[in-house]
Amino acid sequence: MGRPPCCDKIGVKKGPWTPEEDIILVSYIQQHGPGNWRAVPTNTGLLRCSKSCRLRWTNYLRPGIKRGNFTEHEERMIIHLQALLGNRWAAIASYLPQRTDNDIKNYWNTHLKKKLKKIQEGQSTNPDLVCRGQWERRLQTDIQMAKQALCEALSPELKQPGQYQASTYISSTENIAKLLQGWMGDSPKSVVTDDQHSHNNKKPNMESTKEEKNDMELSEALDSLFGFESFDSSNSDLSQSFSPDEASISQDESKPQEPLSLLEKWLFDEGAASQGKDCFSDIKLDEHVNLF
DNA sequence: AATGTAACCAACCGCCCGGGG
DNA sequence: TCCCCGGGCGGTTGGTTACAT
Repeated sequence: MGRPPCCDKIGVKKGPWTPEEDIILVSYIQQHGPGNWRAVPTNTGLLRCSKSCRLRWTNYLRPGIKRGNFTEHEERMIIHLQALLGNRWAAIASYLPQRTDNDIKNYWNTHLKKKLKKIQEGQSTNPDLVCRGQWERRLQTDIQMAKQALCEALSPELKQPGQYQASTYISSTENIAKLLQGWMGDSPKSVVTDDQHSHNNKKPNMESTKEEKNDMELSEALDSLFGFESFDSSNSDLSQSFSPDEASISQDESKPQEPLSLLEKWLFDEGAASQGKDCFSDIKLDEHVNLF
């Protein structure tokens, strides 16, 4: 009623994002912060649907995103969380703040699902055990979800939705530097087409040394271009010292996450209590026990 | 070298939910 | 109270690359 539509679908561009579009989007969000996606195409002149802008930001441009190989620790967390939460990728991603739900989903579908399938085939000789384990986990999840819902209902907002803190995303020019690779170069060879950009976006691990080499220069270039505060790429690497609390700090403000309360506490406590050490270093799940 | 297939991943699609008019 | 829209989410697709034959 009275509201303009998100996008009229006419003249809306689709397909891979170009570096130019990325820069426009990033610079806009740098000024206004994420949110109000409907206004983004209008205010920036981007021929993109608001959804597309949001996705591009959350899945690729958002700072603090780690791309490339998943560590064994991350794999275990995903497997554990998937067993507990099911395919609620956004919820799972909230426990892996450096990874996007899309990334986790892709990784699950392309890697972990196959692994688990193999494991389950190996266990098909004892279906009762598998069934029982799944049923128990489901029950546990349901109980915990109820607890969490109650907790959320009883506690006021832990976060300030309207508060935008530039430092939360300004702290990372790394991702943006990558997208700029080649685009800002002065040699003809470095001028990228859309296709090349698409290629650059993919396989970030390939030619990593070259990329790493360029990242610093590009980060500096971005600093001067957008006035980003100085960024130490090591800041984005939280995986070495990840803790649930950090997750809530570094989590994108545009992506509401479940409070890291009961469920998370339980997740970590459960492991710690049963193992007496890092719960994810030796996950106790019936069908996953021989996974690694 | 050419062709076929598998793997990967960015982006799109469609549904759902909550909020505003 | 109903309707519409924006935003969020999960599922799926399509393009590209890597690898095998």
